Amino acid sequence: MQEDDRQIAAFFRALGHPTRLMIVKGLLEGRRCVGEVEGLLHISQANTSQHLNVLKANGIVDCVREGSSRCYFLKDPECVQKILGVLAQRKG
Amino acid sequence: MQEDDRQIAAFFRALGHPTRLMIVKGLLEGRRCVGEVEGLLHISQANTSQHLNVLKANGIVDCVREGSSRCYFLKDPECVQKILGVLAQRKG
DNA sequence: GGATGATATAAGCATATTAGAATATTATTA
DNA sequence: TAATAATATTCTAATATGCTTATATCATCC
Repeated sequence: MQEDDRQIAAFFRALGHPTRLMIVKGLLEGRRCVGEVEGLLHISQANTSQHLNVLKANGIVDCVREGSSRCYFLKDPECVQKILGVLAQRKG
Repeated sequence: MQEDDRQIAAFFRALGHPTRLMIVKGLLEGRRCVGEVEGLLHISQANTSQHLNVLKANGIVDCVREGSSRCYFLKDPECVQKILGVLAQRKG
């Protein structure tokens, strides 16, 4: 088993949670700070932070400090966009 | 949260295990019966069957009887191929 | 119909994930 | 520097996953 494959599986697993998928879809529209994500999805602050951390640990998002808050963004939005595009038109 | 999104998350989750990713990559080359998958990945028969079942439950593979064995195949190989292609060239 | 080969299912245990509550950290502002 | 806002971390309980062992099912061949 190649390391690449492990990373790919990790990528899938990270996106394999409804909440995280929603976060990623939200980030397709632009960077968002934690509070914004929280408000968008109506989940707790801690849980938001935890999910963002999973996405970050798996190389899907990254963040920058912006004043007192932290902005999260997709590291490779085109990649995500393409994959979701393919999935959108897959046959059931 | 749309039902579509749940299905997409489920798709990701199903592929989010190294063994299942390997199974799917194997099936890209053609249909395989359970015993073949088992031999290819060096995992137990029961475990092979279980993983195949997860993939089937999430609409990624299907199977047909072929004599005394069962052949599994990707329901939408192009879709899988495209997604793996995108991932292969994503920036770390 | 009984034996055998191929696969599926069930039970049980270990480990991982998830979410909530509480607390800690870090940066800004007064 | 104290207070506050924003986010992260820790702890915990509940639930889900993954794997092994054992057993069941189903088709084929004699």
